[in-house]
Amino acid sequence: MDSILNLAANTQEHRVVVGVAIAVPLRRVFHYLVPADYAIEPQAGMRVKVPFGKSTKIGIITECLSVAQWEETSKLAASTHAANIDNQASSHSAALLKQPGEQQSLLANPPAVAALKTLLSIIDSSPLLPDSLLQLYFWLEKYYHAPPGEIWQTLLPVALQKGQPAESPRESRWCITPQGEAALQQNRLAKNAVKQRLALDSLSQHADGIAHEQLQQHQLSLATMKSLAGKNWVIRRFQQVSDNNQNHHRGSVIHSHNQLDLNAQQAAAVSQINQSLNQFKSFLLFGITASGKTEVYLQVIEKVLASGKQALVLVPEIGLTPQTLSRFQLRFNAEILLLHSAMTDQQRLQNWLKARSGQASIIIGTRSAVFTPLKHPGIIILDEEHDLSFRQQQGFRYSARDVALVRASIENIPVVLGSASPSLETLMNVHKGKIEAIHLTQKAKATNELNYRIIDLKKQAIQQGLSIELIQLIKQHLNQQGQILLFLNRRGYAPVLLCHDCGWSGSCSRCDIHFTYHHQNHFLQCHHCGSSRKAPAQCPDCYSEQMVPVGHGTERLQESIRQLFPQAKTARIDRDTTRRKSAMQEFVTAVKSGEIDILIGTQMLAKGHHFPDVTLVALIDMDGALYSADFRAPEFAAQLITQVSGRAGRANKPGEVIIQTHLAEHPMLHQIIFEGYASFADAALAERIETELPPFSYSAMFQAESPHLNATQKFLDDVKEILLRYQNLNVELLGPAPAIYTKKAGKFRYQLYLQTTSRNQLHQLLALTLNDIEALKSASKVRWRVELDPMGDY
DNA sequence: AGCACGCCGACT
DNA sequence: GTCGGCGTGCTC
Repeated sequence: MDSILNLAANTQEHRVVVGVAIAVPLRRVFHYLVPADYAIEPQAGMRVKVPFGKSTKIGIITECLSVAQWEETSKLAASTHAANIDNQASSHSAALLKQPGEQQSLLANPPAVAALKTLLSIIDSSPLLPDSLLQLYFWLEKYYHAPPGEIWQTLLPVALQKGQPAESPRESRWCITPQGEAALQQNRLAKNAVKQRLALDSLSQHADGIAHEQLQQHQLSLATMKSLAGKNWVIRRFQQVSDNNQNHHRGSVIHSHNQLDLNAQQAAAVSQINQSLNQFKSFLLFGITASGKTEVYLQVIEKVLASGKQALVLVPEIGLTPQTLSRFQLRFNAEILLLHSAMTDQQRLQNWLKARSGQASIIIGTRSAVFTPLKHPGIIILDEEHDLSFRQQQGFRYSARDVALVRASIENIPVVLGSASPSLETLMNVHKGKIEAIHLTQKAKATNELNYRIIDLKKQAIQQGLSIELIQLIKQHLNQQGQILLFLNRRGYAPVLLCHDCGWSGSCSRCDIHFTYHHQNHFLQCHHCGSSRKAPAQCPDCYSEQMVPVGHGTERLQESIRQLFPQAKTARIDRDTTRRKSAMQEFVTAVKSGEIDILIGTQMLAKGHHFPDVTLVALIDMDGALYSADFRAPEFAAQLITQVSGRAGRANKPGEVIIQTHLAEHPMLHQIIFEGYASFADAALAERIETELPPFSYSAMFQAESPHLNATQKFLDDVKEILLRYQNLNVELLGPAPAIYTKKAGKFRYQLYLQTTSRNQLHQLLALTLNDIEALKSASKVRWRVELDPMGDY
């Protein structure tokens, strides 16, 4: 009590102005006064309810100031707006944090104290997030130049954004009362009360009652329960889900089962990582397929758990999480939980809380799980680090890999990136000494060598998209009872449906790209915006009935294979066939049990799944990847080849990898096949140095879209004009230019690319200009964003 | 992003 | 006469 009185009396020192991040796309926080003598001392990281415009919103406190401090900053901001910004943001994601800090946000127009509104309430009695995550938030704000509200929207579970209390919910169960039991025995129910009788019956069979969430599964409705409760025949009992078992494993022995023997390289990797368990250090576990990376993770994690700490494991896709989960569960008896986007808001909140309280020992999740708070952080593991799904492509765009590196440095824990085909960014950091590479070059399990063969389509007769040579090989492997994987990164039947007589071809009016023809239900679909329509039987222009599908997608490939090998059992795995939740798992089981002879699929298939009986893998069409204008195309192609090759020959059967292309002489193909990914990557890095392309230069991209073409151009022209005011900064501007896909879902898309060799100057330029850019009149007429370290395909 | 204010077309 | 279209402007 005393302390509260003291603070209230000493208002000058008392921090009564809070900066609040609110979910609006504005690059600033809003400031509010704390009511006098408010019971809760405001702290950064607490949620607050505030009046905002004519409504009220929930926001998060990012800074707390005294009135004096506030007046000082507003004076400062007014006089030195847009001047004197010190060295912003750190040099590279792997670099150590610079003073992450509580620096106050720069304001263009700070209101006077008298003009500040007063907050309505402080929701949390303590900060939602540990200090390390607050620091991470400040880093994100500076590095990505994103609006604070948007960052919080990705940092916090939706349930918390909506204001739900940050505590485990009370579990409730419906139980029958003695009166209810008696009523049931004495048959005191009305004749027509069928449902009530049913309910009492079920409840009397469940001594512990039925959980509220499970009423439906027991065919019981809430209305029935309520009317029974009115008669006192049933009661809803609440109990707090126990938090007492927090850290139940701490100090106790972690049981681990099924440990595998390590080969010398794996053992060395484990001990190398184990040596840095109590400090920040980044590792690249560069291991060829089947070299046993996962076993290394498991043994390192075991050590982490044994010291009472938690492990955060990030994987690229939800499809891979059940698989990873079961492998972990077989090994540890500690609490392991999942965190991914397919879960309900309540499930996510529960798991988030369990991670924060330390109750869960291992957290496995997709990219957004990189923000999960941990009570006792021990290690971050990010598997398949090259995978593009670690980049968030909606809303606030970040790279979970880069964030993981920064987070590990803040938490002062090790981070392990794993891959058989690491990104050039990561390899550059290895060369710079920021990341320590650990190589696993031996296979952990005995497997036969792979035979690679490039089939040059130029010199081949092609039958339904397949070369005669490949058809022969498929026949051969089928005869030898080998399974076959065919990759084609194009779903649907054919990429174009064309009128043979007049040349009409269907294209999406909203996106300006061809409709893909889907044969099964005879419809045309735009693979950009998803819109679809019935495929015309007659040409809409000339009424000819000669509508021909041109090109091959997975659907057509499956049809061809069925015609060529009618006796073989085929399965197709792509977005169209795996829409159902359990579909993917069913396919995987079918393939593993040997029910499937030939598996046809898109890139979905390249990730993670182990099919031990596969002996032949073929990439049906590498042309697209090799001809692409994107300078990163060879890197992606090399990663794809490496990943796909990993699917073949993992058991005791010889494996073959076939690549079909018209560009058979492409040097990258030969390098990757005959010298391996590492050698390819060295050459590619040398080339990027020479051409000053990323990762040897740093980039940002302004992207704008609008239904009006000239609005997007006007905005980006204005942006360029503002950027050009700082020509002392060494940042090159390219554009504005149309995006690769100029039109999507009825909106025109343009972009302005910034490139520089000085990351610092790039950050300075953005920090100096974004306020003005945001205030542009033309900005309000388009949707726009700025993306750091963009990766092509916009 | 919301949300209100504002100034012009077809409806009871 | 007004319901409502979405352009414009603002949010501590």
